[in-house]
Amino acid sequence: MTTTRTSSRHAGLDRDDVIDAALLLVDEGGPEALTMRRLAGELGVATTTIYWHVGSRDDVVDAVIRRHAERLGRQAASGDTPRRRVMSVARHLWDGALAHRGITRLAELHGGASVLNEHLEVAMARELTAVGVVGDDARDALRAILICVGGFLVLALRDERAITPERSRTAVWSRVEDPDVDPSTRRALTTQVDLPALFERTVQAVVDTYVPAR
Amino acid sequence: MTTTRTSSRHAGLDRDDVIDAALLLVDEGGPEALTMRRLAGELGVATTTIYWHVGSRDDVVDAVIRRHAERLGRQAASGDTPRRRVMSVARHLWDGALAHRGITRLAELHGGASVLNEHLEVAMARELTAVGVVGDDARDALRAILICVGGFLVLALRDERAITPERSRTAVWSRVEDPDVDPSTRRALTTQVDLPALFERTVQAVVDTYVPAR
DNA sequence: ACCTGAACACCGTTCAAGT
DNA sequence: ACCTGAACACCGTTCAAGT
Repeated sequence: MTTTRTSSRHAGLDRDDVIDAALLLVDEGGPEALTMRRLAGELGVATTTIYWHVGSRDDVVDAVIRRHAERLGRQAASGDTPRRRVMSVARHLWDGALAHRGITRLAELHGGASVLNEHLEVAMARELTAVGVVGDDARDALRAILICVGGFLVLALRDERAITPERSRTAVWSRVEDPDVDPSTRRALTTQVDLPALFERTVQAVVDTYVPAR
Repeated sequence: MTTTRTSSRHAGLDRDDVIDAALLLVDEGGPEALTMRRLAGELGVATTTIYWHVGSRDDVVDAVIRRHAERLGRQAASGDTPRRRVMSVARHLWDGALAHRGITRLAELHGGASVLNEHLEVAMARELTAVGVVGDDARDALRAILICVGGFLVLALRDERAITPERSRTAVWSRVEDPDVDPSTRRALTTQVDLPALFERTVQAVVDTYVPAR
């Protein structure tokens, strides 16, 4: 309340205000909502002011991702076996991403998914170290698990966006006529899959492949 | 050569010409290259003509994906055990996607990845039927495998795009300082992973989880 | 039936200019 | 140091108009 409504030429903005507003826009309207003009409008300022405080749109996106990464905090792994602990980190990744879909999609489009999940990646590396999985083996394990989780996220986030019926997976399968595909399979493929359950079983399989039982 | 250079008001275009040109644009310049104005320019025609022959950009993208899906053709599965045959279909998916990165990325952005790989999905469903994996089990197997392959593709295609150094995975890890993470792990994480090998091992693990050995 | 031109409502970005 | 306005080069899309 120090400099509000002075109506001077100085808006009294700083970099953090801009990033906070950007984060809000993405949280509410997804990546598409984050345009320089809208962001400026939200702040009651000329578009070019954003360039002064933060930089180009790419810089804004980068800052938003980093800010959110901090906000996410570092959640601790839980479980009594290494596999369970690694699995719990994978679940945190999944949950965190779904809780903030807008930013997850933003990071995906921007190529900053790794920055976003830095803390969780470190947490996973820590668990791997604890079981003696280190060096190239740890890298392979980490990448494989993250790639798998990423695949699930892509699907989960895609399925919620309004997609024209003809483009949907189920619609594709309702058109397929192949005598070598069992009818029950074709029918099952037009129904929704239980994604959390599939996640659990599949990621667990990958974890088990790369993390020794004990 | 029938109606060339008549310089009449009729350009003599049809829907297929437009889609072919669009496909070429995407193959050469990626999804970003496919704009209505550039497409029209390539065809020597006014932008609005595209709307007459095909429709909106979304319709063009849809048509491009379908056309490419046909062009892909249906590759046969190979191998003497069910797991090997399913795995070979997964590899075809991977190879096909990398051979036409532009269209793969276009389909990813557009939510049409399933349409793109329709033939290969059917091929996989066929193999599953042959081993007696049908109904919900077949659906789960199919989805899990495709999700995993999709995760690998996202990473593979992301890594090639020019990404600012600070955003890259390796740069993130070079900054991490955690006493509970083995130094050799940290070092390994700043190096490039052997993606094809990781793909092989990881997807195989998922396949083994959902497809009986015999 | 096929195609154009002008126009509208958006983008990101630059740059000289103001206080 | 901080902020604005005008301008540029792009987008997708609509619509009345031409042949």
